[in-house]
Amino acid sequence: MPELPEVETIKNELSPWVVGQSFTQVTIFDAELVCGSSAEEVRRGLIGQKVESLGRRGKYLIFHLSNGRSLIIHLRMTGVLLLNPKEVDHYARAVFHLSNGHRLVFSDLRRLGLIWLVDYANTVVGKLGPEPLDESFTPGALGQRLSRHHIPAKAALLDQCIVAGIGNMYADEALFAARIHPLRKADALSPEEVQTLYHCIRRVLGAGIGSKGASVDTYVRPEGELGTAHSDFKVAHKGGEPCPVCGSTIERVLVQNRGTCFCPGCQPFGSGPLI
DNA sequence: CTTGGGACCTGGCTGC
DNA sequence: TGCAGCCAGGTCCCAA
Repeated sequence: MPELPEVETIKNELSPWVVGQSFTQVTIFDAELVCGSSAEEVRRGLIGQKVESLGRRGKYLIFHLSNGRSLIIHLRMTGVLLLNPKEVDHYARAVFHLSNGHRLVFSDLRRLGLIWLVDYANTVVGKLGPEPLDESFTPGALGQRLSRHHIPAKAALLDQCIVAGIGNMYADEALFAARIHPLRKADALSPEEVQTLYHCIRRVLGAGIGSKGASVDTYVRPEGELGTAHSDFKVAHKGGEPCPVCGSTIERVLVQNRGTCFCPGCQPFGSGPLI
């Protein structure tokens, strides 16, 4: 599941191949892939355009084009971007041919991924909350946003308007690292807990990027290699296993209909932060 | 307005 | 062995 560290890795590894190149041919197999315009409009709008730079906002990958417009890709659950794959299988939703002869294939087993071609990137990503790894993101900013929501802390971390880029895996890892029970209300966290959570969010996401993302499901990097971030996970996807810190059995509950793993020993509902 | 729950999508897994 | 039914989760949409 591509979250911030996975999309950041894709951006970093794709950039050397894509930046400075133009689209020479675009094939969209699945019209449902395109959001806000027709597949033909996207195809015509891309051909001949040069990629000035690659960016990321939350879980969105942004191709900044030479005419000022933006191609935006969201991989959702199972989308992958593959560089020169050996074969274009039936999960391929679109193929982008580049002026250096390479081709980029958008493949998506569950067909939930989306692309946009827009004049202004903000029409798609404008509603997102702050980037958790930006210098401008502070504990105070996080606290102010959390204090406005009477919802479980886990649900708050998944809300892209509160903080951008955190998904199910890294939300569980950040809450575990901060020793905060996922059902604690966001507006009930103490300033100390918010401060701890802030640092844990940044540490967990930073480590994820350092390990090139987590290949727990279909995620692979553009050249086909796996990420290894999942080998550092303490609780995510580990319901029923012993906690690596205290040995308690990791519990799995549903929060906002999302599978949520936490350690009842390290994250008791009534606990405060220990750091 | 805020919050919570369901829909969307499809391969893999479980259980009968 | 076969197959129905459930599960995974990012985001949008609707109802309370």
